[in-house]
Amino acid sequence: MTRGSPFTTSQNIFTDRDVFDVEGFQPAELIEREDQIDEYASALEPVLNGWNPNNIFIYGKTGTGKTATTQYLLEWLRKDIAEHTAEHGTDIDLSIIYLNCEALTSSYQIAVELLNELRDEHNQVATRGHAPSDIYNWLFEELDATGGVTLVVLDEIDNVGEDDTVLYKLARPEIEDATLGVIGISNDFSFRDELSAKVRDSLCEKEILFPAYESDELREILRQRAENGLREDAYDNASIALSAAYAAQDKGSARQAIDIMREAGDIARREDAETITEAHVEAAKGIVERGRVSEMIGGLSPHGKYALHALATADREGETPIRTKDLYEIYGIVCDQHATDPLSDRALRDHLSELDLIGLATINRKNAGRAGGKYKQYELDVNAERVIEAFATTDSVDVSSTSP
DNA sequence: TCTCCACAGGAAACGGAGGGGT
DNA sequence: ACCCCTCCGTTTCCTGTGGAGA
Repeated sequence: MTRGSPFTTSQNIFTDRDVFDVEGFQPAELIEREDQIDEYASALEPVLNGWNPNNIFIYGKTGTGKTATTQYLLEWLRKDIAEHTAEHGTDIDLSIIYLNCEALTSSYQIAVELLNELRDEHNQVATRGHAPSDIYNWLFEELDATGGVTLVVLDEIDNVGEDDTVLYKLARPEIEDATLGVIGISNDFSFRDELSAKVRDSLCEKEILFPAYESDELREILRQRAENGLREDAYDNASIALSAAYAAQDKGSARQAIDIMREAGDIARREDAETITEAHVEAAKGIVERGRVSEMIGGLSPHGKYALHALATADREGETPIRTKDLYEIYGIVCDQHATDPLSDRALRDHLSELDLIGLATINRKNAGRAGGKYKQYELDVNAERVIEAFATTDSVDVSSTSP
């Protein structure tokens, strides 16, 4: 069937596939987020005069445009300040530090990372071993030395957890020769309520909500991408509408919608089709979903994986919803299969809460009354076959016996 | 109305890993 | 060499609790 090169080079679908790269591609114009942009911009405006900016807190689920909007506005801010300086001779010294806190789970880690961002690479600080007060003192020294206006963007800040000391410190910086603005970005709406009152008052001066996209908004976003990245006759309204509908139905995430569209384009390209059809979108949805599941599984600790495996097994046997006690037994068997000692039931409870938190499982609270007591029931939130499939295809779970 | 169960989940502490400064 | 720090997943211990049935 194949002759010559195995690569398909025909370009009957994409004109620019990079347009569908969610991470790397920033569209020239952000659409469907006008209100948020207005609000955001007015909160940042003082910076243009060299004044102290408002501290801003951004909320919204993944794929609602929080990060894209932030990058878009900061880009404009840089540009405007450069123009201002050229026109009026005013010299506003703006530094922007962008920090993704995804892998940073404590105040201490964030402070160290921030400090290292400010320092040059020959003067970095170790991630452990220092007294926290030292770190904060050095951090403020660096900020003072930098001078001007510094904007600190803390993306996925909800990872800090219980101890929000960094936020408290940043909200009341002990600096004299500089001003500091903090922009916090959070996926978690309840994060604000978990903050200590002191931090909440000073840090959440301006709060902007990014709601999930509606189906028609996703359609516009996809249309914009399609116009820039697809051949004119390679797509129609139906395939765009279906991609948007799937994404809206699930999480209302633009990322997901774009992923589905790109994947559908890839399938069509491989099939040498002229246009992206609804069948392509359908198939793409499955692939994107599968990718999401294995991505989530990849982020779990070994025992988190065993817990999920146990729940998927129970689901396949039709035993869900299943209460913790019964799940603990299955979990014991799974651990046995993996030649690992099971953890305590208390530890399993923590792992199961984690599964609920990231959306792989759902918890139902039950109370059977006088003799029955209170308990929880767990259900799998994703397709059990998808999970078991993912366990089989990823090497993230070591199915073979472990070496000593 | 009160009781009583089976578990939920908080608190503390551990231990072995990472790493300081003097 | 010594004593200091944080980190993470864990165990142990224990108190809290919602509502059906007595």
